[in-house]
Amino acid sequence: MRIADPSTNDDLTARARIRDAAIACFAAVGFDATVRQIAARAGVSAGLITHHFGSKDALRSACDAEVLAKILALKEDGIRRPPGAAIARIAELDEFGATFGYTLRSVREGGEAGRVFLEHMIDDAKAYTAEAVESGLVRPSADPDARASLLVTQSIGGMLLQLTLRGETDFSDGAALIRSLAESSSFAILELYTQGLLTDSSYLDEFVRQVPEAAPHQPQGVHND
Amino acid sequence: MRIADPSTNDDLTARARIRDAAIACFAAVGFDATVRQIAARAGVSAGLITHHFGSKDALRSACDAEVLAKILALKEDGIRRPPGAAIARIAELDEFGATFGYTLRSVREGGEAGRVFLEHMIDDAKAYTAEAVESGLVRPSADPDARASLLVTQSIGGMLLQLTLRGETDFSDGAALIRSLAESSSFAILELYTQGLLTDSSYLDEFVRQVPEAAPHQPQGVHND
DNA sequence: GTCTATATAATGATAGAC
DNA sequence: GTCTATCATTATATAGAC
Repeated sequence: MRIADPSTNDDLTARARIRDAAIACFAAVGFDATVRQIAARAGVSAGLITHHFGSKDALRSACDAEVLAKILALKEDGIRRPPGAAIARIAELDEFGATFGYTLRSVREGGEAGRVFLEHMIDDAKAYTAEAVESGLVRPSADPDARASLLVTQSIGGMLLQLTLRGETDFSDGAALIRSLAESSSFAILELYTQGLLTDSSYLDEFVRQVPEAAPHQPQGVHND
Repeated sequence: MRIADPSTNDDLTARARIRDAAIACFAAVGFDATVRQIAARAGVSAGLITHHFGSKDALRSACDAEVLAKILALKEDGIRRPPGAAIARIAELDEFGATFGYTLRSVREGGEAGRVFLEHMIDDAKAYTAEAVESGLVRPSADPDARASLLVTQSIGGMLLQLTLRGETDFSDGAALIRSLAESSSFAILELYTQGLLTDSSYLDEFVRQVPEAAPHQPQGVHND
């Protein structure tokens, strides 16, 4: 049995076809997609999957590795955009197909793979927001790391729950999902991020007074109106 | 087979014990908890569960109904607090035990039950934010309904993903989950909601100019600095 | 490498005794 | 009402033919 090596590009092999079919299946119907479903989609027999991967779990791991490799490749292409753009970029590229949907499922499932994907997104967000603060687009934070973590988890988590609200169950076309969500939620998001929610800083001030250890430095960046 | 009637309070019956054990099990290990696991927790045999509920799906529905009934009871007790307090209230009450964890799981799973729970939370948020705008605590929005939906999905979704980040898999003690999350994220949330994220409204202005139909009214409530 | 056929394990549901 | 024992189904994993 070969080891999963996501850097090889000799695709079109049956092994790669099975792996890609699995990613598509998992994104479309969830991780309880059966080996037979995946086999049907790949145009092979169920037995061949076990032959190549050993077990369904190992197949899943190979999918995780492949998806993570695509994410890392995207990171390294050096393009820089405002916060959130990493996600948008993944979805924009229709060639990514089910990759983004697969990450959504992983993150929603809540296991180890999802945690890894989230941490990569948060790392990206830290870099993006730091740049955006530098360039004056984004307000400084007293705890930039915590804010980046919050922005990513709220954005992705909110995305998932908006999909639930509209009864969306098929995540295989990530680009379509993003476009649909962007159409209906962009205004509220921009409004919230532009004007904030609370009218004054009394809640924040009181919180800092009551739980001073939760505010990493004195929150100098905070001055509202 | 009796119909699930969450209004009856003749608990302590085996049926009610099974149902409560199921809610706890589902919250603790997820909805793929087996009938035998639930039976063990309830201190009965697996066969008795089928005898009382007919099927695992029907048991699940009874749990949904029970949890929803508790949420509705909470709504009707008339207490009014700032946005987000409904959730905090559920978790504060330790007697609610696994109820909040069960709703978290339902919402994360993404099915019909989760959608219903979310919609109730959003309805609450609409009322709360409207009052808070009235009293001057919260800024007005050009699309209050969309904002309420966004706030709830981002808050709950963000909560779920923060739990994933810290490897939390047991949702049976909802109060503990909330307390833990509140300790580590409150500052960033308050900061974001107080000061916003973007320094000026150019993104929002441009968005409204480019996609005017996405902004329900002219966004008068938006004036930042 | 690939397939078909089969073994095995887990789970939900059933039947009948008490 | 409750239990034990059993059935039926489904899914993964194996074995061996081609």
